[in-house]
Amino acid sequence: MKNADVHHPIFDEIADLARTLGHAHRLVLLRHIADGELAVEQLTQLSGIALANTSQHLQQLKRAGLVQTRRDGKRVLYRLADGPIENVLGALRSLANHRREQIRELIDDTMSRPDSLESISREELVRRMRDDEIVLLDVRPREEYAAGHLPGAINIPVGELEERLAELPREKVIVAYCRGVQCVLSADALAILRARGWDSRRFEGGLPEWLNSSLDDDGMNYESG
Amino acid sequence: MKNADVHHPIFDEIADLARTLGHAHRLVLLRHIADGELAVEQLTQLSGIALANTSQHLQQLKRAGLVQTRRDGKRVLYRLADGPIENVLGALRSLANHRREQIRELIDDTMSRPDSLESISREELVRRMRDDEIVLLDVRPREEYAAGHLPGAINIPVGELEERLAELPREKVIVAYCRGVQCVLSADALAILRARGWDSRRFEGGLPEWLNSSLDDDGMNYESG
DNA sequence: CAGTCATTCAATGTATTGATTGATTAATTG
DNA sequence: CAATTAATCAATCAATACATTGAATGACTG
Repeated sequence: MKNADVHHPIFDEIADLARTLGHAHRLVLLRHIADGELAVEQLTQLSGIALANTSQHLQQLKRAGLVQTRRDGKRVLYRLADGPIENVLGALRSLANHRREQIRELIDDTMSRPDSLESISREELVRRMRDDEIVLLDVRPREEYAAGHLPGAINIPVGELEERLAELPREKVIVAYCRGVQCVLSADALAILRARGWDSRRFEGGLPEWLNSSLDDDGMNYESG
Repeated sequence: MKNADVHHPIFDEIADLARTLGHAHRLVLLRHIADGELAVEQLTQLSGIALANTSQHLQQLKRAGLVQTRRDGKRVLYRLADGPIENVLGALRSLANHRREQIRELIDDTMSRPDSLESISREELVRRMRDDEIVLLDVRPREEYAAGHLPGAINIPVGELEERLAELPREKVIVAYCRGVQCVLSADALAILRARGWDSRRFEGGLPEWLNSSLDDDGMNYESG
C-alpha cells in the first residue's frame, strides 16, 4: 500500500494477514470457529463480544480469507477456510508460550516446576479413573460441556473455578481438560489449582482426541452437533 | 489491555505478537536479520527504510521478543531471538501463498500453468550448467550478491530486471535463485521472464542450501560474513 | 405482507499506529 | 576533549483501527 518499491508485495500480503490475527477478539472467534461451523449469535455468546462488533471482526476474518460463510435460513454460519490456517495459529501460540516460559523462568518458580503443567496420558487417565483416584474436571464453558463431555467429568468453567473450589475433593488428583492440545483453559485452571495446593494434572488430549479414538464403550454423553 | 475478562490473556499475547508481524517493514527487517546479525545502518540500506524508522521498527521487534541486540563498538547488531520464530514466519508465508494461488487460479492463467514456477533440482542444475544450457541468475540485491553467490551466476536485482533483460541470452534457459526456499524474489523474477517469453526456471535451493552441501569444489565466491 | 429474528451497514468519537523531523545519547577517533 | 559516526529519543501530524450506536437489509413466520 505504501512503499511497494522497497521490496516485494508479498510482504504486504503477509503483513495484512498478520494484522488480521493481531486482535484478541479475532483470535477468540477463530478458535471457536475452528471447532466447527457457528452462527454469529452463537459466537457472540461464546466470546462475550458485542453483536455488531463480532460481526465486524468476522468480516475482517472473511476479507482476509481466513473464514468462509454460508447462509442457513436467517443465520449466517462461519467456518474456517481451507489452507494452513491452524498451522499459523499453532505456530503463533507456541511462540507466545515460548516467550511466556522464558519470562516465567525469570520471575516465577512455582509455575516453572517441570511437572507443574505436565499432562496425563489417556491410558493413565482411564486406569486411575477406574480406581477412583482422580476427579476429571471439564473447564470449558457450560454450553460446550452441555454439548458433550468425557464420561464422569464435572464441569466448572475456568472463570468460576476460583469461587467453586469447594466442590473439589482435596484428597484426589484433579485432572483438567478442555478443547484439545491447543486449548489453554486447562493450563490456566492448573495454575489456580496448584496455587491452592491441589495435586492437579492436565489431560492434553482434550475432548476431540478422546472422541476420535473410542477407547472404551462406557458411553459418551454426546448429544448433538 | 481491554476486555481481559472475556477470555484468556494468552489471546492478547498472541495478538500482540501477530500485530508486531503486521507490518511489511518489520517483516522485511526480520527476513534480513534471519540471514545473520546485522547493524541498523546495514538494515536501512538493505531494506530502503529510513534510518529512524528502521530503528523504531527494530525496537518494536525487540519489545516483542523477536530479536535481540548486542553492541559492537558504536554499532548495535540485531539478531533473531531464539524460539520458533521462523516457524511462524514460514506458516504465515505459506498461508499467504496459499491464498495467492487460489486467487491466481481464478483470474490468471499464465501464472497458474503447473510448471511455470517449477523448480530445478541441484543435480539438474549442475549438469545443465556444465553443458552450458542455462544461465544462472542471482536476483538478490547487489550487496548480497557481493557477499557471496553461486559460481557462474550473474546478478540482476529483481527490481532492475525489467530494464536489463537485454543482458540475458534468448536462447538459453534462465534459472533464477535468491535466498532460499522461502524467498519470493526468484518467483517474481520468473513472472517477469516468462511474460517476456523466456524459458525460465527457479532454483529453489537458493544460496543457503547450496552452501550447506558443498556439492562441487569449483570454488565459491564467498568472501565474508 | 406485517412482524420478527439474525446479521450487516453507516456514522461517530476515540485511541493507536506509523512516518518524519530534529535533538540527544553513546562510543570512537584524532 | 572536540569531532565524527551510529543509534535512539521526543515531538508532531496523518492515517488506521476499534467500539458503539442506531438504522437498514434479508429471510423466515404467522
